Amino acid sequence: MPWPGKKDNPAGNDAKSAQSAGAATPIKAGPARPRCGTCILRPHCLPAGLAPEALRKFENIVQHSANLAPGEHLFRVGDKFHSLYAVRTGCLKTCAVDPNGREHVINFHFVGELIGIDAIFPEQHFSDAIALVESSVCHLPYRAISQLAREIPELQLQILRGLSRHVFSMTSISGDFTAEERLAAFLVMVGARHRLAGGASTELQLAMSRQDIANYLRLATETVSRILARFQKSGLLRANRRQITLLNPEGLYAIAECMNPYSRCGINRHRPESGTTHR
Amino acid sequence: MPWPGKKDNPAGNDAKSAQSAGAATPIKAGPARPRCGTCILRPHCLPAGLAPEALRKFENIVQHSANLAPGEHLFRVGDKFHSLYAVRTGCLKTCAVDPNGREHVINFHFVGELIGIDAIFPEQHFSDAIALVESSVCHLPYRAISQLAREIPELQLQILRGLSRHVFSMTSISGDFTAEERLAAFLVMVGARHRLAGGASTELQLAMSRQDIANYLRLATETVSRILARFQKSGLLRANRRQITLLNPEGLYAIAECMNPYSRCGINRHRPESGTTHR
DNA sequence: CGTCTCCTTGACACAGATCAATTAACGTGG
DNA sequence: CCACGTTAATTGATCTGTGTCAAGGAGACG
Repeated sequence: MPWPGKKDNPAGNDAKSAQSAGAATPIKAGPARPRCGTCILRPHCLPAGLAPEALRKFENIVQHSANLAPGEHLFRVGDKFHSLYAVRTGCLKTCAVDPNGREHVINFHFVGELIGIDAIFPEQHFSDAIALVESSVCHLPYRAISQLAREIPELQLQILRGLSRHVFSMTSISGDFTAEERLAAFLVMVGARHRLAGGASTELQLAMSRQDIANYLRLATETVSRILARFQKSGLLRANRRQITLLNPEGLYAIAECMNPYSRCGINRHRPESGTTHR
Repeated sequence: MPWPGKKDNPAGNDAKSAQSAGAATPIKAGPARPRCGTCILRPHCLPAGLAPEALRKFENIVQHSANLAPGEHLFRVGDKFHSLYAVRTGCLKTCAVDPNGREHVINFHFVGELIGIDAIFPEQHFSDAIALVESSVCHLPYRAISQLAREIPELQLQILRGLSRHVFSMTSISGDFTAEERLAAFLVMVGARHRLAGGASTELQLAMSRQDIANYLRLATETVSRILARFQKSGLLRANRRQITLLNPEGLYAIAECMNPYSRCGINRHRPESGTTHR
């Protein structure tokens, strides 16, 4: 675990990491270089589309992290920024507790997504990044990556695209939508991520608790539960704790459609019949 | 009480001069090259900190826009993306109408801020950018700028910082806060922007309507009005339509503090650092 | 087989939305 | 300069979507 940002728990309050210590074995640390070239995520990650030579240079910079146990921190509020991270396996949340004691989940980070973008500017992390399940990330040392981006135009464009996509996706959930709409959109999004990572898009194994979902969607956990129950009653899905089966993805999508930026200019992929009106 | 950037329009009734000036009149158009070197915004804009030679190259790429009259579009949903914009004078909003007919104000863009970041990834605009008052922007042709960023390391870092700051600032308003907190934070933010652009930070001339503020803060316009009245009653400010006088900025700040990322790690006052209390 | 933690469900409360009416500014044209 | 229409802003009365409080279930795990 050569890279900082996750200096070992000084306070030792990552109790969980100790508990599942068996799982926290560093993944082929040391000399083994990451092989982005053979990573199934590459098409969705920064090195997408890099030429062989460029890819090699990129691989020389990237570092694999040790595995993160559920509940373990990747970085904490106050940590100095020096690296971006790309999720390789698992899922993390970034969150912060405000002075009034409320926890806000700023984002979930799925496989292939970047973590730490908001820390470039202040050069310091203002959120905690916490693994929700056993996870691993790639370290992208900021100095080196931005330096390399100057040599490799395609990499630079990829980075800018990545940051832009991050902004793009944030605009949806930050809008004014009902609880149903936000939760439906959340499930649709998780389904899409599952598919993207090669899984089934109708059988979702959520990585996060109801509490986390609620804090992300600006809801109470009870509301998340209730709306899931409502969705279940109307045959949209079947929910058993964190196991969600989407029975009627199109129906969910119809509810969430108003949050899809693409639906704003006729690019709409899905074309669900305009049957059910909610609200 | 000058609106930032209005310095050369003193006696001024902004709206009227805008109208009479004619929306299509290019500002010092034609051969006159933008002079970032003498722009008072430079410290807060992309070319901040560029060496003279780099600055010259940058100026050769940037294009000034024609002035935008209030209500005029800079771009529209569906437009192809080819340029970022930096606000030179005035204020714009980006917004979109969802399929249910609700308008969402995605962001306000004040002097010195970038517009269009979220369009890099999809290479297309998914929001409308509309001037709220007489405004002008600098065009930053994306191809040319990203190309130049490869030559000028400092520019590249500035761009990344700019995108990061954008993300950073979005995280606050997207959180779960009360209407009072969001409105207070909004006013504090506007005050800071005024100060940044050289104006008084307690005499605010809002560029946006109550409706726009409401759509931005996920509130009803009536709620915005009511909370302003409440603030006024408690002596925090004096509000007359779009003219806001902050009588007790510290009081407002106290309400908004929970939304300030910096208050999360003792950078700001308050915050008795009780070690790492993590749930 | 208790103890936990997470999740669900019900009853009730409230922040903020909605509906409705009034007032204040502004621009237009006479 | 004054009526006039139009739009923005305020204020009041009511309604409702979600939050809050409280009380179970139901797995997980030692």
